[in-house]
Amino acid sequence: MNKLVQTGNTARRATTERVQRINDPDRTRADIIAVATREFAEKGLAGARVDEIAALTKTSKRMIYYYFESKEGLYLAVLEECYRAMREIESSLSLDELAPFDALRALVAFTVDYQFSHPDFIRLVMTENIHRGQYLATSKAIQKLNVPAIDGLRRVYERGVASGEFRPGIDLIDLHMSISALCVFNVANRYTFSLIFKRDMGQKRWLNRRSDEICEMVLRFVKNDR
Amino acid sequence: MNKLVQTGNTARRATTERVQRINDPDRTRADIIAVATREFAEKGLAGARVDEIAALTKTSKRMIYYYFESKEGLYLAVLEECYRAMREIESSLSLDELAPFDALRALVAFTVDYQFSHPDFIRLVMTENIHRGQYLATSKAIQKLNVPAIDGLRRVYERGVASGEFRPGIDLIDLHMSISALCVFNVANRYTFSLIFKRDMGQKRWLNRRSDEICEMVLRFVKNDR
DNA sequence: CCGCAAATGAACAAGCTAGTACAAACGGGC
DNA sequence: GCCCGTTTGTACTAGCTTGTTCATTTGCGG
Repeated sequence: MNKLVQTGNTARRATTERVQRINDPDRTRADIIAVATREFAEKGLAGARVDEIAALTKTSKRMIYYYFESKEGLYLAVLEECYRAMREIESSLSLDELAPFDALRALVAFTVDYQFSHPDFIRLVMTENIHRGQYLATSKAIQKLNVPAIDGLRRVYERGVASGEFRPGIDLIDLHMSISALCVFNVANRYTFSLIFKRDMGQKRWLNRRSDEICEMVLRFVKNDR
Repeated sequence: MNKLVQTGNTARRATTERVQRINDPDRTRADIIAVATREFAEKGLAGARVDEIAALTKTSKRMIYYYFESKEGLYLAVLEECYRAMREIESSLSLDELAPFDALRALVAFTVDYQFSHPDFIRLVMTENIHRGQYLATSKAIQKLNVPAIDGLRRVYERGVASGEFRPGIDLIDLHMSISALCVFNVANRYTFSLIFKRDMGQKRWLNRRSDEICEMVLRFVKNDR
């Protein structure tokens, strides 16, 4: 007997109904952040409701304030986690074995795909920009994991220039911005653009064609046309 | 005597202090919408406060509900007006006298500039996308002024293809989307991107360089490289 | 000069929302 | 075994927010 049935952080003894608790602060925090991410991404900072987040959590509103102090505190934690996850994925891409054009194409195609399948992240960034970056500006965690973000791109570009395939003189941050801009738009402006131009930008088939187009644009931009 | 001093919709007789009213519903509506545009652009739909909008208006909260029925009604009116103004400006651009490359460059440079100096419009569109376009979808006014939006671009592109300067086969909506994406990003992601990559994207000098880069990217994309 | 649309202003109602107080107990590392 | 950090749960508060009500007045086209 004494079967332990996991229901999130708590487990019940089937026989006695007495609640057995498992202390796991990391998991509790992660659970809250996961739920809050969805809510903030869905409704923005002002539109999200702490009660709603609490209800969807395995724990209670008490714990939200226990760990994050305020709605804004929770929002910032969500934002930091979102950037951290982005960078982690980005840095896991290995492009060094591919020829410059193939590597750049892979990088762009990956970015398109990744952002499309993680709309929450982009929606959070949109929300933060509506707030003029005021919360991100207070974050210490963000300042650290910033510039290495374009290391992958840098290596590819430098190899391309060295081989003569890419034209030199392109500013890397500019290039990164152009790629980001083209990729982010698919998610960020999906609804208004779909409505006005009657394209379903949520379809995977559409995205694949769009991905090719974006790759083409980036590759033509860097291509050395002596 | 009897000097009329305009203070918005009302005018006072300096001598008697008696208030003389001027009935001008168009102007009242326009005033409310102008204030509401700033507020919604600044704080989003959920973050904006009707009381705040009313206070900044020349009229009262009563009139907001008199004309727009609800906060959402006002928001939709703001959104419609914002799109209408965008299209109006876009269609005022005359590119037909320029050679294809120059015309396209002018179109792109204009778009960069216009969006940069009208951030409210882009911020509203961001907000509407956070709401998954649900308000724009209910609008009848929007459905009408949509596709002609790319007529200017179409004419330029077709001339370029005819003269052999542009490569054929490019989808116009795709091209429009790419231009939009590159331009919108400057405004939409200005704060987070500036923070992470330590560039002040609010500076005019930066924008000019960025504008050149975007033009370059678009021109290289359409250029016929037989 | 009549009647309707436009406007005024302040106070109120009802519901919502972030955050707290209270009261109690458990888990696990040391 | 002790203690601190973790957890549970509810009820509450104080302030905010949308939208309404009431009581009135004015402008203006026909």
